[in-house]
Amino acid sequence: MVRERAREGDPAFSLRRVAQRVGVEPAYLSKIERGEVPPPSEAAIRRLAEELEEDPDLLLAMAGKVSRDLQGIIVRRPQLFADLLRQLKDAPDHALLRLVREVRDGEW
Amino acid sequence: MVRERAREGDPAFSLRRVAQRVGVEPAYLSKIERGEVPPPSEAAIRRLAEELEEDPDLLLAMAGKVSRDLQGIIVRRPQLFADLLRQLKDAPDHALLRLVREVRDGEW
DNA sequence: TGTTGTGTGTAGTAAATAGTACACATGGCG
DNA sequence: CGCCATGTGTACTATTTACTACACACAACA
Repeated sequence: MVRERAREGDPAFSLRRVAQRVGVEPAYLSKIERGEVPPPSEAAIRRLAEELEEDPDLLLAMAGKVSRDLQGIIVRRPQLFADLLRQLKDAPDHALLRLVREVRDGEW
Repeated sequence: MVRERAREGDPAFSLRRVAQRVGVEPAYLSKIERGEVPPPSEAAIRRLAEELEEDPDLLLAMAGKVSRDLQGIIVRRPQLFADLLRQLKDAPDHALLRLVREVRDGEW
């Protein structure tokens, strides 16, 4: 999927070695990378992300999925978060980034 | 599930009639209401919500699900929205409400 | 009293999900 | 040349999801 092209050439990151460390069949990982099969489970994606030192949320998003814990946050207060997300849907990145910072720093 | 107890007694909202309008088997709807089966598909929940004039996001949340469109919003910019949501996870309702209003009114 | 409507129990199933198992072709290297 | 590791094609499968189909028991009411 994103078996770091940066790490291309490093035999420790060959498809087979990664597949084994992640705990899936090499043939399956091959198909995942080429999008020949539907994306794997959240658990498998997480193990892959850890192995490749990639952001799990990013890999999950590439698979069209949203982390279970984020879903849990929304599910607890669906209307509030639904409103918020739909309102921010088309906000530019820099505005979102600023909002995240402001919320973190409690300036609001 | 929530076949409005308000509408209890109205024969147009009997389990069978609702089930037919929603397009599922009565027996299935019965089990859904009693939580005897895992929650139905997002599509079925939406049809049910419309029929009962309930908020789809709320019914979906009761089923432990998050609307596909909200997932799409997150998937497009996973890191930003993941950060934002995790930061707001434990914020009190009134703070979230205020934030939603401020974003809506462009005061930020 | 029989028929009509109500909710529910049991059994079964088509399709999707999440993979495994094994064989195969290719390229480098000692 | 023989071997080894690479990635990939084909075939199969267990489990879960999302239901349907039908039968049953009960209550009211005409």
